Amino acid sequence: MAEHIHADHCNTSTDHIPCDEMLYDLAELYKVFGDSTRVKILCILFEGEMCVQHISEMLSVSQSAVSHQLRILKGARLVKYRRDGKTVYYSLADDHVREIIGCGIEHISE
Amino acid sequence: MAEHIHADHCNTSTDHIPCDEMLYDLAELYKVFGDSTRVKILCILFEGEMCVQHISEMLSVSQSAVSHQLRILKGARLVKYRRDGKTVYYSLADDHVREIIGCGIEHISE
DNA sequence: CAAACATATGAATAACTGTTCATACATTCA
DNA sequence: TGAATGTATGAACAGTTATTCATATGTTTG
Repeated sequence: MAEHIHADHCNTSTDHIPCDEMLYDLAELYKVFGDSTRVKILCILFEGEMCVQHISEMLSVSQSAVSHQLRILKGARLVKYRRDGKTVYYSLADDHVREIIGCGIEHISE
Repeated sequence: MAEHIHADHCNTSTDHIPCDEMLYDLAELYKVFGDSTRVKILCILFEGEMCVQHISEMLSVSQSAVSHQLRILKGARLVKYRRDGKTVYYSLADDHVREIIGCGIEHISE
């Protein structure tokens, strides 16, 4: 999976068919949401920032696995982090995550 | 990938953390968007209904591959179809697809 | 500095996914 | 009915992915 998703190209309007490269990037973005562990991490971060260890405990997923997934979420610019001593706190990068997840929930909730 | 995504459970509000089963379904939904061939098919259907052969030609992807992907899109209730003689026309199931793709484009277009 | 703790990361592995190929199914038309 | 056309599908294969394990990096404290 691509580590970084850039978008300095093509039209951004949804009124036209997006170009190939944008659609590729789009698929890469959705791939990130296409794993339940990552979606769970994102939803946990809805509540606010959280350190790796806590996320790991809340999900009953190993610290290593969480760390690997956080790296992917970082790569997609969906989360940001700050270090405080030994601890690293992660939080949502912006409100897009909520919107995207909200869109999806609307669909499956019909 | 799950063939059918149901959502007759849990809260549908985005104000609360969705339950595990819903997050699993959500990830399954985003997995569908997480492939550029499928995203391209969906974007082609933005313009209106289209038969398998035409989709195949527009994407330079084999008829078989398109058909396989359409099956997945059908399973996720993202597309619908109607048969007219030998030809099967596919179209978007509803406007959620546009919204979801629009959300994603917003994110990568920053 | 050494020990303890929190996190990150590379390698290995098992499971999953998308395409291809061959072929089946469905429909029309001669 | 048989040939032609459009679509669907099962099996196989190559490529990808998420987790685990071992270990490295970074930080604090004694």
